[in-house]
Amino acid sequence: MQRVTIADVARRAGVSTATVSRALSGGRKVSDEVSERVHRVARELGYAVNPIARALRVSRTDTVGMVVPSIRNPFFTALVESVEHALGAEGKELLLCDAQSDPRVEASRLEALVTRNVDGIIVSPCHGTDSAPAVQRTADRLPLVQLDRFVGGTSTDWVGVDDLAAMRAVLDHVHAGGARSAAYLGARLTNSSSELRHTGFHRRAEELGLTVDPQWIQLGEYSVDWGERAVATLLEQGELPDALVCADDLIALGATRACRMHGVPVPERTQITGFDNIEFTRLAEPPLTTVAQPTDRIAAEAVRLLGDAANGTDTPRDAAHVALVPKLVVRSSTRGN
Amino acid sequence: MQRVTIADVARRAGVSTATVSRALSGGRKVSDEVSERVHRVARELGYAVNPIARALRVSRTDTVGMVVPSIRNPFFTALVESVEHALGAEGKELLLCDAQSDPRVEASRLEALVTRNVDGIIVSPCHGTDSAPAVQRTADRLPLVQLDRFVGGTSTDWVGVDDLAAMRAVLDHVHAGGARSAAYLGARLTNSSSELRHTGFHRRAEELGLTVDPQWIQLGEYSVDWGERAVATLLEQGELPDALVCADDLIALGATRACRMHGVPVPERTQITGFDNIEFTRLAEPPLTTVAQPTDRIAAEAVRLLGDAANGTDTPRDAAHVALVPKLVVRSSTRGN
DNA sequence: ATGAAAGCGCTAACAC
DNA sequence: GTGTTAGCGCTTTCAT
Repeated sequence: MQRVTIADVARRAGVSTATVSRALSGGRKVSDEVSERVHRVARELGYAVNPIARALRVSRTDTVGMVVPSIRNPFFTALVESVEHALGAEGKELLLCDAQSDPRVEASRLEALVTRNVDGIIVSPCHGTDSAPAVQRTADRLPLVQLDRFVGGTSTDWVGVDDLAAMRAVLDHVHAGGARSAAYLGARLTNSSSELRHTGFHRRAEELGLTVDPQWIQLGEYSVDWGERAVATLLEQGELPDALVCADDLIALGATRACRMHGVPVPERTQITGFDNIEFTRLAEPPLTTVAQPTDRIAAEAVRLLGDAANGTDTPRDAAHVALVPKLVVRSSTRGN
Repeated sequence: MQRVTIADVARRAGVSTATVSRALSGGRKVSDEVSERVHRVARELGYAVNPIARALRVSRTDTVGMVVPSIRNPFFTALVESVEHALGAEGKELLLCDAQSDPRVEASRLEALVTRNVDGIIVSPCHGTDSAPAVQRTADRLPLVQLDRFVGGTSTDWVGVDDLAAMRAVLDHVHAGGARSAAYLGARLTNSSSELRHTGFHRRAEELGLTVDPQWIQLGEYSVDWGERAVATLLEQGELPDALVCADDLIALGATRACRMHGVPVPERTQITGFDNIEFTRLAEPPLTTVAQPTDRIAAEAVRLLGDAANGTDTPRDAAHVALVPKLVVRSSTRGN
């Protein structure tokens, strides 16, 4: 398949290739008449710019790379979808990579993206410390924004939600629903959101005077299985607290299931909350109260930051930390309000 | 950031750029001694090939484009993940596009991928007829394989599961579980899998002598909401049949929920089956019997076909249709076996 | 086995 | 306002 090049158009329109280039993409330095002729000829010939050649020339690919810990996690899927849409609105493409929750895979994917001359990278690092070197090294070479989570010791843009505020809202809600004691079912503190949610839980629980038995702090991983096991452990230890505050929806889904299997009525005996508002929280029995992350806004901000960094002066401006305010979605797994 | 080019390596190694290129990637026409020196220098300088420049030269990008109807649907997410992994194993990258279930968006994304010189395209067309022109036009210009669904009137490679065999397995199973009548909750017949599953249902139901009231055939869309509404409609019409065979898991999840809300015991009063084996079928109450699609195999086959088409002689070989055998996953929403 | 040189398609100086 | 030309970084003849 022979592709139509700019030279073909130039020949047919009786102008130089430079004029064609200017007429089709460049600044306004072409007479209306010529411009119109060029456009017409281009259309007739079915000309389309060759992005590879353009990229080689201007070193810009109109492509953004994204690396997520696991595309399997519905929250990241939602994030990917939002980013894809935000990018599409700007005529940019998305190069998607799955880190398989492994910092080494993540590092190699980041390297591949740099090599490919993407214009910027959006990454949700899988580990708070192990991911740091690769993220920093990448950020030194390209515009990069971290999404949702961020690694320690780096200074890149970040956009996500205010985890502390979210936990405050969650605890206030279950407290209003009558809870006087609470457990926290979370993930090991290997990344920023895990830490912040954990911190936020303790801080607000103390302020509200909730009872928090150290045994009720269960840190594992973001999975349904872990949620189930955590509840089983709690039950073996004795009475359940009035609320099970979970660090994400997967854990909450698991906890809900465990309660149902052990005959613990939710929310009568204990309230359960999740985090992320993934689609299937609606379908749980009972439907889950959770924290909605504004993925579209997060994605839009990230894309905007990437653009700023690319167009900005080369003077490295301060890193932006954009914390959006999450919204509590109240369903029937809690009694508040 | 100055990138190291092949010229830098050549200079430092005291050879020509051609030799560097040959030593690093080309055929074996370099003496061991020189080759070794080049490799060493390249490593020292941190040289990495510029894929843009190479692509311009060889018109191959080592990038595959993928277009899915909706990345929100967990089944397609699983497919994307599988494709991403299969590609990663070959050092290829994935350019992901979401068609937003709109054939026009789909067409524009396909066009964008062609323009970007991807080496091949993997597409699960959103519509059986409306998607056809764009898919065909794309396939005329690039290696293309359709996944899961295929559009009518085209002759491109396709890989998916044997929908008829799947439906046979499903019906045999609920029949073994005592069902003597069955409903089909599906999607409007706008794409191939919808049609085939529908056909497969009717064909086997007849062979088994199952009662199928025309009112029990409910065609809507692949969503939880539709599953709920379909069951509501069935209930308004009268007694439920012994089995509710659903065209995908989302519908089945909705149906299960509706049954729970209306106090219909599953599987005692009616059995329910899904299709795809998305992760959340495990979490339903009761956990759903469904058909597992071998997404990893599907993806591997697709990537292989793409490679064949790219390397193959230019003689257009016959289109390959690879139908993999799906597996029935029995859980507690049915009584068979 | 190695080097010189052409050129993939495009854009940005630089002339006029 | 428009044309000429150099060159982005690489691979690949064609010589040697």
